[in-house]
Amino acid sequence: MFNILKKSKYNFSRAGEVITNHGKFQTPVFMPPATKAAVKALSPQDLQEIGIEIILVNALHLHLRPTEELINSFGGIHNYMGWPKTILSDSGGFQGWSFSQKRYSAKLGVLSKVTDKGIEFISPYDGSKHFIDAEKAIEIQFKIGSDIIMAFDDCSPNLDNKNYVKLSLERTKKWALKSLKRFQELKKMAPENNTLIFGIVQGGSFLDLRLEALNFITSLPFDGLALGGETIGYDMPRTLEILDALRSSIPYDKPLYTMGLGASPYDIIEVIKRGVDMFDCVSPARLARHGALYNGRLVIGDNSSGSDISFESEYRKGLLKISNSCFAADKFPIDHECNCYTCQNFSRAYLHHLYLIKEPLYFRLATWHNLYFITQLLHRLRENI
RNA sequence: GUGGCUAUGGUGUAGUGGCAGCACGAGAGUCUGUGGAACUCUUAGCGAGGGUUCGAAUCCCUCUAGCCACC
Repeated sequence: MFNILKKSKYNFSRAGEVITNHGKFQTPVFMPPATKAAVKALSPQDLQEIGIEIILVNALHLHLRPTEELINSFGGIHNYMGWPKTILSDSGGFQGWSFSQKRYSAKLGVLSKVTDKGIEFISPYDGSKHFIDAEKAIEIQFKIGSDIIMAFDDCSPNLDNKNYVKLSLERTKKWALKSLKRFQELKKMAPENNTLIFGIVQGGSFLDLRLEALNFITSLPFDGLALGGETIGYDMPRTLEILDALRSSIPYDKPLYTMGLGASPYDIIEVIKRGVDMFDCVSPARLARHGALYNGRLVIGDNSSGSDISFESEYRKGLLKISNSCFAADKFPIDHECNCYTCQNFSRAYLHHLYLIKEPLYFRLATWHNLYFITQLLHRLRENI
């Protein structure tokens, strides 16, 4: 299921492939979120032309609407949404945190509440109440026919409150055991099924808690390992410290996934150097929709250190803001070196115009570019491992 | 030609003698296991000239421009 094909002499990066129920994908890989069974603005055909090999859906969102039963009645999520390649599903643990930041109404309060037993959710669609525990989260993911299932976890916020993070970690550990148990029961009933399950390491920004979490999760027979929590990706310096601190204890033979990381080429390069194989992030697509388009290039040094791969751009954070008035008559493509459909056919001026009039075509062309840009970046990085 | 009405940021407007506000627009920014959302910051105005007054977008006069009616 996970084959390492090539490894760097200079750092922890490696190129590999993961084999799933729906073919294989090359690592390191960026997985665009299709949370509600759609990558916003793009069709499955678009995604395949871009070179996407794996996407991510969300168990909680799909449970609320259209429900796992409905998806199951279509023969599973692949048939339902017309995507033939690999699908990884998130368990809904993240929404235990993210929904707690959103209020439904003054009377019903916030959309989620975490307890030791599981997570209580209020549907943002109709205010109805739902409860999800580890068993339920795994059942939903199995029912929709996910290729890679994520354990149910309690996503820790990026806070200094160590007591809380410790408590939260205990939940994640307990839920990891329950997730795995339910997964094994369900898999026993479908012997030819090659569905994989990944465990999630929490521990917030605390290195000792992270190490404890890692040791616990790696003691269990998960197929892959994920680092989760608000800190990962959001606080990049701390994310890198965590990866460095865990490095010697991370098993080499399992894919490593940093959840929610991938907003910037700079971030991606740094975590790949530290051995990360998989990541997902809403940012490339959301930034595109909000007018921020990737521009820049990899700079690959030719000395022997191997660590001098970097990214450079004339724009801050490698993001060109297409709304900026300086692009109103700009005849160039978003990025001169990009071979994507958008850059091959459309000018910055036209995209600027489409953005200002909120034309749906803008969302497609912009999202296409950003996902292609990240995917190409990974191709280049893989070649240079 | 005569009479009347009107004139406030780019646009639309509030302000009847006492700190010129609001909305949209424009300019820029935030966004990380989805928020096509939301928010933050910035910008920019009393048609022109004169008078009254401690003080004028506001009252008076002239001019200019627009609209309406009449000849």
